[in-house]
Amino acid sequence: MTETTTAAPPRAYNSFDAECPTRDLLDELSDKWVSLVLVALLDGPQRHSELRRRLNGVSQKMLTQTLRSLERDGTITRTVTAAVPVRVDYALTPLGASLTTVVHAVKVWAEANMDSVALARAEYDARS
Amino acid sequence: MTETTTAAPPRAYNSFDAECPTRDLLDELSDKWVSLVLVALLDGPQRHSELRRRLNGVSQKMLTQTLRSLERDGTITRTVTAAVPVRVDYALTPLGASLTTVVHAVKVWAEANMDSVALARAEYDARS
DNA sequence: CGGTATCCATTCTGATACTG
DNA sequence: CAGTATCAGAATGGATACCG
Repeated sequence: MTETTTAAPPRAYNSFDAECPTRDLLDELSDKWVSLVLVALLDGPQRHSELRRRLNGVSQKMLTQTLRSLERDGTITRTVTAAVPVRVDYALTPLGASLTTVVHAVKVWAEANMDSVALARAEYDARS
Repeated sequence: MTETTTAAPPRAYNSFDAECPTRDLLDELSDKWVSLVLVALLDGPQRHSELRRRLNGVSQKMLTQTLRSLERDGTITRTVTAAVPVRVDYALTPLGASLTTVVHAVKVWAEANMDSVALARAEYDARS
């Protein structure tokens, strides 16, 4: 016996369903800063200021917001070291590392196919 | 001799650079509807109305906008068949198929790890 | 240094109405 | 069916100022 008769049926998650919680999760993960923060952390734990420099152009607000969201989801950890001034380090969790693998692929794809996309855009714009 | 002296240096694309065009491309691809449209098209060419049903909750405006953007980037094709009423089909290009592989992984990750994320969120919220 | 709070311009998005 | 145009409200994101 692997399940009781009263247990709710194991509902399959499916982002195509507007009501499925994975729809919102997919939406949250589909974010430029999420990708860049995670990929940056592949190089090891880093401080807020280091990430800020690395993610050229990100505002403090967006960086903090992104880090909080990822921390809440359990994909990164936030470690505070008492000092003056205080030191805060962010690092990938195993869950976050697995996510990073997939979002990294999107970044790599964009960099690898930028020329093809630029060409396609030029042709499309020339037509219209 | 592997390069000429007058050729522009082969600039490496890097999304961490705010000025790099891949930053904007990554931003465009990091979109819920982009992911869902591409993944839906894995099942073969589909009409606007079919996609609309499939992507539960998407407005016509957002769907058209997403399709146009993907078409311009060369990742999908738009085929119009003369008829009454007119028939329009969308399909993945080889370039789009390669992109779909990577964005599909993000959707799969979300569905596979929804429970872990929900648990992490509950713990985080309980703390604060 | 790391973060929060606030203000405000811009962008986004859904709803609605209309066209070929 | 597929798409465009428009408008109002929501959400986003940057700049700024301030705190521990």
